[in-house]
Amino acid sequence: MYALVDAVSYYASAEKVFDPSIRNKPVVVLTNNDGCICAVDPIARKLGIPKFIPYFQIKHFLAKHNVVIRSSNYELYADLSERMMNVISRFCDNQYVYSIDESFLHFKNYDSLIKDWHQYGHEIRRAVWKETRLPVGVGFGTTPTLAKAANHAAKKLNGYNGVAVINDDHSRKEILEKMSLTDVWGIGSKLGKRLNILGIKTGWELANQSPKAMRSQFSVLVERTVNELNGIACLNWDEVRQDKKEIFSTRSFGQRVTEYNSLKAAITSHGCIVARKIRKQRSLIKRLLVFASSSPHDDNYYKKSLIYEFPVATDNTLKIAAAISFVFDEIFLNGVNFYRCGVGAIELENCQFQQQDFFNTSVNNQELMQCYDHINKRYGNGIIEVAAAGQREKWEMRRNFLSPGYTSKWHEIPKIIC
DNA sequence: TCTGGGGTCCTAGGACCC
DNA sequence: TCTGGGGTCCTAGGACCC
Repeated sequence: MYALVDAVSYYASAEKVFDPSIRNKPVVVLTNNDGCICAVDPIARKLGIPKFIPYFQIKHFLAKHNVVIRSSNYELYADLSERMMNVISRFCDNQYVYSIDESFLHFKNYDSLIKDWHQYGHEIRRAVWKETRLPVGVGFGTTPTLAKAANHAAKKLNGYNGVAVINDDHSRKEILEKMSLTDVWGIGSKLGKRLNILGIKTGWELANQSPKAMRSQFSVLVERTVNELNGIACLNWDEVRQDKKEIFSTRSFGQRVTEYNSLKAAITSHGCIVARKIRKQRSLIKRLLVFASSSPHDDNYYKKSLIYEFPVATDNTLKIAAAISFVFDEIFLNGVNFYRCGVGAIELENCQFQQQDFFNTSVNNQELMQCYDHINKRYGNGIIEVAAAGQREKWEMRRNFLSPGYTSKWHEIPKIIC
């Protein structure tokens, strides 16, 4: 049996944890740079506010309905996420944290221990609420995709009240019949439309298609989804856990950047983030993509990307910063109002099977990087950084509606006044 | 006045080679 | 009667997810 546990509109709920005064109000959270709406709590959802609409387009509507607006406070969400995941981990010895607010649980040989999955789901919900004040939904299913479907039912369908279980054909049919295609994990808007044309409208109808036919008409991914909907697990645990094949760090600027040094510092700081993620996964970078662009909404859209190939794959921040410096002049162009930039590791190697270079005599500075990571882990990411990444400057993202760092800044810790 | 997220993986199509 | 390959690498863009 699998379970998927995730929070109800996580970012919005996280904003309510330390601010009970907004708990009964509609709340939305914006993406970086206050660009789009990325979380809509259930009260705001009733007003018909959609996700991923540009903020400026719906600003007046939000004001009219007294909707509480927050900028993304990632420090807070990451911290609350860790607490939430810790509570959930007590309920299963095999947990896979899939995203900031979702974790899969895989129960092997629990049948004799757990008689009532519904009740167990409610125990998880109660524990998370009691200890973190975050509302979660719990879905159980015999495959990860069915657990996702049950989770959808738990949170969105009437009568489930936060917990749903798919453990036989009856419960499977009951839930899948009520799910539209795009509610199924792995089916997005495009595939949904193409399947609709074939007369397939619900999750249940998709489950009844021939997996082979789906593979030939669409892809191996759709075949896998059909199998998963029929209780045949294809996303086995080791697959879900696989290493990432590419790792990116990109961001749009709070204000346009035109200066050579500012853009270089911004790109370098993305390089540092990628390097850190790479070391965490224990991979090495063979090829690095470096890019910067103006906004696609601009008249003269400018975009330039370059690939740097390392002679010997590396995870060393200093080498990555040097590589960025090496290609940067090709990317920068005077007169461009840069809007976005980023760095991506697009070809990785496993650090256990590294291809060595017979003529390579340079030192890899592994101890230096370990020390660097330890200091950043202990005192906060970015507390030490390569000089080329500069100081956080005016291109820092716009966050006009930021809540306090309740759990991450000493002077913003909540005070209880009696 | 101006404003439009971020991350990962996959695939189609082109260029090039033998 | 008519017909002309196949592999690899690269890139841009598509698709999906949260």
